[in-house]
Amino acid sequence: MATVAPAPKTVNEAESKLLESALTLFSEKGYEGTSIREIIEGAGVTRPVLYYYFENKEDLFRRLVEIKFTEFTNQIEAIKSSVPTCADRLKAIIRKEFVIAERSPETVRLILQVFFSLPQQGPRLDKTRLAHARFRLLEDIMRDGLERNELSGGDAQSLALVFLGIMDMHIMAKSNRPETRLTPDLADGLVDLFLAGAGFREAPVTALVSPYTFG
Amino acid sequence: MATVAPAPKTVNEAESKLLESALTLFSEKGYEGTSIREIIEGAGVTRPVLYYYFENKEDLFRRLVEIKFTEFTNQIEAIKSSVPTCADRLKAIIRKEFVIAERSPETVRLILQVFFSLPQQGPRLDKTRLAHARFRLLEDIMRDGLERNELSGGDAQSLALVFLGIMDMHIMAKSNRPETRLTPDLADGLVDLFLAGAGFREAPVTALVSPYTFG
DNA sequence: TTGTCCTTACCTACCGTTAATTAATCTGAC
DNA sequence: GTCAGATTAATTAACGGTAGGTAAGGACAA
Repeated sequence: MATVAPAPKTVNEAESKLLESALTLFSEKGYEGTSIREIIEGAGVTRPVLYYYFENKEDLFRRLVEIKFTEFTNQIEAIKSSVPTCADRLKAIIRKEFVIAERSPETVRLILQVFFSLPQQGPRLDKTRLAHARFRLLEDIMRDGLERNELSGGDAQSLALVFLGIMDMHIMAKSNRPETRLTPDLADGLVDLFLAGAGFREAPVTALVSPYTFG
Repeated sequence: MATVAPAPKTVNEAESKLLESALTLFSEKGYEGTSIREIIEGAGVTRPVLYYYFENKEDLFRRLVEIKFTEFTNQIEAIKSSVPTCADRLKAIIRKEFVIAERSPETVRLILQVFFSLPQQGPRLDKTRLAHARFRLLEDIMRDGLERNELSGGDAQSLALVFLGIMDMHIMAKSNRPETRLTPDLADGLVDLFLAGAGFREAPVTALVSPYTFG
């Protein structure tokens, strides 16, 4: 046997397999609905291995959420500094989130699960901190838009909450009905609608077409 | 032959105590996070009593959701026939939902939990059917509004989804931060914003004030 | 006597977690 | 270079606890 270069020996292969398996399961069945036995089975390791790399189930969940959440927000935050106007920023953000939701729905489901979980559901982790981070970003953009007279109609927090509602509702819809397509066109249309409103006008700015058909 | 649900028998005290206790617990800790031991303790009955009135934990959850969901939608559906114009219908609906969310947050949390749960989370129940019923109502109203030239900007489904997003995001916000006040003014403001958009105009139609302060 | 409502006592399966131990790898004194 | 010793990584086998669920039967009204 020719000795090839020493196997990459990806540091902590077991650890990343565990994280991967945990992501799949937690994002489909939730925290309580997933057992440690399923996780280790999916990762192809034995149980004590999990306890070697993680303190316990909660620690595994928390670290997973932390990793995915950071990945997620880093991509979104990069947008603010590279795009100047409010409308374009909103479009860039919602397009980006749609791309992520299409490419790795598990990640998005995991994050939304944390945002929208019941008060006492899941492990103790600072949900507010995470939701806050995302909210603040939108709030800043809205405040900017208001100051530069690109927006009106409410304070920055209200506008941020409305926009998040529109965006998240669509991402949720995809999570429940994977055939839903979150296209860039849809993203732009939603921002246009957010800006122009749905009240009647002769020449509507936008003509959204629903991403899916119910029933 | 469809299995006909038995006529609403006289609900026994033990049965209603169980439903009440289950509502409290399920709406705070979720389905998997709640044990039947906690439920019976909260209801002040013994375990076999639960199994006397309900097939099992799943059955209890399903019947509870069915009851609360029907209560909920009945109140909302009444609005459509009693209010003529689109804008007023939307305002009436969101006001009503806000009132319900203020008065019985547990009910709302339970329902939203079903709508926004993970694909394999919780007991097998037809989430789509429930979500669908609510969605259809909004869709009908939007279609009506489009036909009567009270709305534009997209198809009925898109508008319904956007509106639901705005509304539900606020209800969720209250669920996570009970100090949030879902007032009639906020409700009206959200509809105005939905109709007029957040794009700048000299005299904004609405001037929303956020129902809470983050941090 | 029959059907309703509730009790005591118990079952099995699975949960998260751990002890005890071994295989593999690295370290440094000689 | 060799080899004791520490370190790291994984194993087997079980722990106590709790989960959902049940068998068998008693009290009591119709």
